[in-house]
Amino acid sequence: MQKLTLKKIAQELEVSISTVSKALKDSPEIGEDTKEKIKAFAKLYNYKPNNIALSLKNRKTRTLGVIIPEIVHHFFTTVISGIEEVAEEMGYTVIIGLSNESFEKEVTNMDKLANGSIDGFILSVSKDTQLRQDFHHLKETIDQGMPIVMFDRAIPEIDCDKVIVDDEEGARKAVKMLLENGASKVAIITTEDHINVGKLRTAGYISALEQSGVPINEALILKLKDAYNDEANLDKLNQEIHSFVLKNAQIDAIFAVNEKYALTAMRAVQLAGKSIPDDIQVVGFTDGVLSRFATPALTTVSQHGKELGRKAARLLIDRIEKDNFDPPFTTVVLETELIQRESTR
Amino acid sequence: MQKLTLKKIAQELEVSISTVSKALKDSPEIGEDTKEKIKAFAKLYNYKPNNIALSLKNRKTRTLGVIIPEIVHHFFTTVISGIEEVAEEMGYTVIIGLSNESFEKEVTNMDKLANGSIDGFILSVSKDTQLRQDFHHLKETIDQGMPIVMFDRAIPEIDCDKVIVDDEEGARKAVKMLLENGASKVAIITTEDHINVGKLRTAGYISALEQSGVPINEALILKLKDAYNDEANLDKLNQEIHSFVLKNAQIDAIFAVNEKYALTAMRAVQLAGKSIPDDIQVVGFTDGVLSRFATPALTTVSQHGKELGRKAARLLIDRIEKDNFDPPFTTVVLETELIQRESTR
DNA sequence: TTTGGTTACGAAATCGTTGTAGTGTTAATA
DNA sequence: TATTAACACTACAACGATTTCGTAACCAAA
Repeated sequence: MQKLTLKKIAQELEVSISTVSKALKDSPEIGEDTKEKIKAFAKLYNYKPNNIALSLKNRKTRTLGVIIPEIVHHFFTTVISGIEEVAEEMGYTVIIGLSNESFEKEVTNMDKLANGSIDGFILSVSKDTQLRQDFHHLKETIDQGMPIVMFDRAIPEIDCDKVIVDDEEGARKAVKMLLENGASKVAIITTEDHINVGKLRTAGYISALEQSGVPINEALILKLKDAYNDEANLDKLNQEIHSFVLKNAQIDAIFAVNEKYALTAMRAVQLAGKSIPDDIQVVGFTDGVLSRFATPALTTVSQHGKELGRKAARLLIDRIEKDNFDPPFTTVVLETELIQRESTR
Repeated sequence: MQKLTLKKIAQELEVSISTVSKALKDSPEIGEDTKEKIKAFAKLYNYKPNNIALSLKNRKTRTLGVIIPEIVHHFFTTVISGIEEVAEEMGYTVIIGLSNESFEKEVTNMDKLANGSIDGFILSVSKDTQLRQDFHHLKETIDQGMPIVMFDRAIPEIDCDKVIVDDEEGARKAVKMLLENGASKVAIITTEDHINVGKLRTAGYISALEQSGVPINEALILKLKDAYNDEANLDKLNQEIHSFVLKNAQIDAIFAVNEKYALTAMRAVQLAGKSIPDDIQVVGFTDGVLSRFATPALTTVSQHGKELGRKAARLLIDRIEKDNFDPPFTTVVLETELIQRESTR
């Protein structure tokens, strides 16, 4: 049985297409008995209007395009689940595009979706894009009247709605707690500075130390190359972190800018025969499964990913439905939350 | 600047719409200089054909609908990444629908996408659907000429392409290895039987024991209620597993049907003062981040999620492009791989 | 001059839907 | 009896693209 269309119903019942359309919309123009007949037929054969035709007619797709760097990633999936929740609520569909942290893929993916498939974007730019500082694709889509909401990894130069995490403050809170718990040699394991969130978290670490009058010791700052995040280079990552921990025996606390770094550090510490949290306290960033199931369970800075996704989706849908794509744009800053578990005192 | 259409180009250059269309497709019907002019204009103003219009015309969307029970889930995202890879390669887009393990949401999500938005489904049914044994929505979409590829949680009663994991064999391999390593009291932590994969893994456990001549001891089989998988009931899950471990002091190996159960069991074992793998070996199922970052790193049965996604996408795209929605259907069974890490001897 | 064949383009149908603007019939009003 | 209004429906254009068919203009061969 092929898909039912208005045309087929019209032929079957020997009325015009318009009559069928109006009858199904319960228009007063159509006589009661005709309406009944058409509705019954439609129901019986389970007629559902064709979305594509509607999208073309209305020039609205009720679809949101979400572009993320990676999908096998706890934080991003949490955000998606928030987006999906609101989208579902408001009758929208979600298309996912993956950039795989590549600028090219980000551009082609956006280009593809921008041609009528969606009503707006929710996106977190790839590392590659941050590195190249090439944002022409973002500017162009906005210029073409397509609204964008950026999240987490936002670009200051681009004028659009944004939902970001207060990374700096989150890091500051974490490091201050470490200090208050009696630590004085707090190390940080972070990324290179071109990764925006890494930079911000590093800034939070430094400002926490400064505000507490603790001198900054460059030796306690480990900036890991981005390439080490590949599955293939896991060994290298391990090595770097292990030797960092061994070299700096005075460390009494570690702040890591993600779960992976934190867990690897915990391992290194334990292998070095020190106990967590008694000898060394550890805090991570991002509240994922790793933190919860680590031994000891990792104290971490939660980013409220789901709430972030919800906010982003609401902002975007609001713009779409109000047909308002002009400034002013909002930037929502979500506060982080320090989740105390067993890796701190 | 609004989106450019063929019509606008035609008006601007004072030719007909057909001429523009043909010129851009480099049709020999159009004169060289006219073609040049039109192409230059289109390029300058970055014309891209409207996907929705094309979809309507061709009655093909080049879009795949993926319905999964959950997105914050390592296995499913791995599968998606595989699907996405092939989709990208073949010029397809991916729409994600989440069922949240609910039958209702599965049905409404599928209904929504089935109305012209996609060319076919790749899906893993919700637990709720498995429990209710109500598959009318699957039958109906197939009847309407929409191809479906099921993965992982497949329904035997539904005739369509399937890509599944050899859960039983995977479990058998894991348990046999435990036995070969000298274990004799192997416990299993599994789900209730209405969860298909749980059931299969339990069957594998039992068959491994039988084939090795080890008597089955019902006391060593822990079936956990599905409700315990909720974040909210994490305590209850912990409790159940901990008391199971304590109650059965004779256990010398544990096979858990997922990472969460495995990690929780590891914790319970360690808290009980026993060492892994010396006193008790532990094996999990699903090769996620948890296994890799656990201490000790968890030996696990990998399902090759990415490959599964790739296979599923290829099967679906093949059907779509060959316009062949009829039997025979294929069932691809993916072999699992035992990844030896530190939690076994 | 007539016929035929290129060349270079345009008109119109189509995909499935919606909404506006008719249209034919009947009944009520002036 | 002529006008008008209400009713119940249909025709048509539009959304943006493709594609088949048609045709005007030109040149060459008969």
